[in-house]
Amino acid sequence: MFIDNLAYEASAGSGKTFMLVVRYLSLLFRGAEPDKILALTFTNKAAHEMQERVVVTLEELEHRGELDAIVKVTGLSREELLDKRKSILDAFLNANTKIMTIDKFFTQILRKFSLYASLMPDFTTMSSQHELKLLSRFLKEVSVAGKQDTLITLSLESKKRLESIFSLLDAFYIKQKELSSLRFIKESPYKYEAAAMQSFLQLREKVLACESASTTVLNAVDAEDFEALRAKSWIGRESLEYRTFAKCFTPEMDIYLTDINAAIKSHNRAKEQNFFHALSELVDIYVKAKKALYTDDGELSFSDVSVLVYYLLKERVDSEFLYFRLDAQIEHMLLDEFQDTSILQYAILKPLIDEILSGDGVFENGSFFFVGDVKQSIYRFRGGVSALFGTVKELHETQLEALLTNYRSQKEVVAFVNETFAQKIKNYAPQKVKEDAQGGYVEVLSAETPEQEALEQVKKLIALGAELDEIAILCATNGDGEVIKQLLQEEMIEVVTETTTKLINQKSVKAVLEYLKYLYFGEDIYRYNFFSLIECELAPIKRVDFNKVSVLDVVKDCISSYALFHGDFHLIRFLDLLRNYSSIEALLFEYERIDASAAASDLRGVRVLTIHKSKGLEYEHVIVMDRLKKAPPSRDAIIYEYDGIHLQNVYLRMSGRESLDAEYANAIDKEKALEVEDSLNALYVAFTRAKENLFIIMKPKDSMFDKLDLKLSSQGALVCKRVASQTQEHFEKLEYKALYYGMQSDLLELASEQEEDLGAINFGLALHYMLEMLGEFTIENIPYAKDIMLNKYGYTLEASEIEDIQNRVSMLLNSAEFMKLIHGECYREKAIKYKNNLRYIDLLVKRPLQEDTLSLFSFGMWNVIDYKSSMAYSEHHVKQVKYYTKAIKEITGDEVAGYICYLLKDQIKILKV
DNA sequence: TTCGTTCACATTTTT
DNA sequence: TGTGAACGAA
Repeated sequence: MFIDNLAYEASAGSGKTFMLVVRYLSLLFRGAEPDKILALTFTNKAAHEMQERVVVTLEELEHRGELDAIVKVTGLSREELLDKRKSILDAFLNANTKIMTIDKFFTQILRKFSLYASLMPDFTTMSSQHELKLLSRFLKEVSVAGKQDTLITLSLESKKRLESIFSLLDAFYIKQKELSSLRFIKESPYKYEAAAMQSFLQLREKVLACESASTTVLNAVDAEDFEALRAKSWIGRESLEYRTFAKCFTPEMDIYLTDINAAIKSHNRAKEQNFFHALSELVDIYVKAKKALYTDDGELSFSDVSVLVYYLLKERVDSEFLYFRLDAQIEHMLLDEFQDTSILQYAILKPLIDEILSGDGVFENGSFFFVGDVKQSIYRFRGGVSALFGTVKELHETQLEALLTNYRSQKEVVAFVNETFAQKIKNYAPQKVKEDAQGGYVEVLSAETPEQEALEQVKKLIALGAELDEIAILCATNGDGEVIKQLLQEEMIEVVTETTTKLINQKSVKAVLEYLKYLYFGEDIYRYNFFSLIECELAPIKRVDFNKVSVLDVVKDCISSYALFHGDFHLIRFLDLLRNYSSIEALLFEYERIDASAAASDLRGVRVLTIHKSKGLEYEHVIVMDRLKKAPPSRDAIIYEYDGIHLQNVYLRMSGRESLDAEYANAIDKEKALEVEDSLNALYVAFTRAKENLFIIMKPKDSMFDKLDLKLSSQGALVCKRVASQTQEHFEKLEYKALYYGMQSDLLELASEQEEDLGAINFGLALHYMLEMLGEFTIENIPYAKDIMLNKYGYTLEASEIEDIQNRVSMLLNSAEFMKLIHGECYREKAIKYKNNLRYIDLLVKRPLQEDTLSLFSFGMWNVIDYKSSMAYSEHHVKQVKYYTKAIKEITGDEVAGYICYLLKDQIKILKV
């Protein structure tokens, strides 16, 4: 049965996306128009995934599990659904669908109404703004408003640097609406200072009068001024009758103490109120500066967009009008990851939800649906308020259902997670295991150096045949990720991290940027960089006039003239991004701020990422690594005290204040409890990423797992499923490409990083080139190949080196062993694309079938041959050739042998790997 | 032995 | 800004 107003409490792996897709398709099958369904997610990735799932599910409907679920929800029969499928798919593909991120949705609204907010509709959004520009603008506005004093006092009073004031301003700016109900009263703190000092001096006199006073107690009452008094550790005690004061204590002293405490408490309060008062005043100026800046540049941050949309809806246009102006009226709303929604975001959506659910007028058939899991709310620091989940459910009288079966993980993983969190997370409902999930492995290890242990586990998994892409190392910080990445790379294990997945770090994108830099700046270095990145011979580049051609056209031209595009999705994304840049200057000076990421699926290697980034992802094998460094203390200057979703009060953090001020102490306790909840949730997220195998690596001391009371143990059996179906697919990916130069340059450059000198690199390049140009492997071809080689490399080589190269080549051709190996069809400098890595093989020989053998098994045979001019780094060479042979083997399914052919000065040495 | 004070030390998560 | 070790005194 279809429920109009429904929410799912969806634990990790419980099929949240499945249910979203079922809901979405059910709406379509029930006759809803695709452009009237708004589906909001938090990440672009999730939005894309959902869009894809909708299409794929429709295409393969008869084989999908979703089908039965849709039958149940809609009450339509399978046959009816399958009949309608085609027309629904067509309608979906042709519609202006609204599956997108919540930020994108707000941006769209703002664009439509930009003129109401004095903005041009072509504004751009950036995750980070020009901090410096904003700062100088802000300072200018401060002085225009004559509020320098306020700023200075704020800075001095709080002993804070301007930049941290800036982040407080931003926080207040985003919470403007919530803060509007609070009043901050200015009050001079000096009278409290005086009162405290007066009582203190009387107290001190008493102590000084005491003959048996210890040095400790004398030190305890030694304070020059109010600040020194405040720093005393006995402040906040209920009584002075304790060790330090014991010898001189009189009940009278406690009266002074009470007075001092009260005065300091009031002083703190006054200081806090003044601070917030000043901050509020400055926020107005901050907003002004921001406005000025984005009216000039048309550049907004994500929070600007939300704030503007909020006020737009509140003050400028009513929601009915908004409905008219959106492309189509929204009748259905689906919200993903609802526990991460911020108050501001909900405040914007609320009128829409009310409208949909009101049931009158045009929205008779409207529906509301959201999914989320408060156990996975880890974005409080970004404004997410998980209490929204329950409150919104109550407020809109939404029916709540729990999804309790875990479809992601194996039995052992689910059991471990249940066991671990049952007593730790409030109202934890144990997950059920899916029927066919009887395996799985969980191991809790302890290690002084978690990163070393993580490395060991990765090696173990690889040895057991785990796919590299299916191993994920989750860590607490990006810094920790960097450490483990280095370690893995030293062991020649490929790694994919956030930085490697950044779009502007992709080789092809980098190359294009160098190309543009050359065109713009004209510095030769950029031209060299460009050709080295695309692995081509240096050539002139024709300059262009950016006043006459668009950046986009220049880039397109570059891609086509240098044939940069071979199924490279990075470049497509890059082209897409380029549309946001109006001029070449805007691009070249700001491209570093592009934080679009490359498609991770195109990259190969062990995934190294933070727990936060892992949210929503899953891997066969997960290693959760303890934080390598000490956890930092919580140090947000402002404490926001919430009651459910209502901001009750704000406090300014001051050390020692909790012993004086009960209200403050209460707020701090709440805050701490929320922090603990956050970190528990983060661990829950981390553990539930694992499908098959989960490893937890703890430090013996100060572990972030301490609060879970884990015991060193292992349960289940460690098995790595081999993914067998891949061979076929890879065969398609075998690509032969005719390239005539520079193929080995990247590998030789690798060697150069290990401090091989430039001469040796050129020597190696020349030798490779000559071998490639040889054509047939006959002595007669030597002079010809030498000439071509000299044309290209002659100027960098000494006469003796030229002779050396020629000598080595003729030795090779005279080597009987080598001639035997190359008997067959030879491919030189062959590019192979394997697991999305482009590699070059010096010589690939297809052996002829032995026709005279009466063998029943006729299989192909290949020889992979790699030339080297020295024995240096031979360990690395072996790995390289092994990789090639493995690739060819997997691609062809034939037997493959790998050889390294060392062309040394005085002999030819052939090594079988 | 135990309690109190001081000093050195280490330092996030991101649409 | 908080925390743990080291030191100091009762």
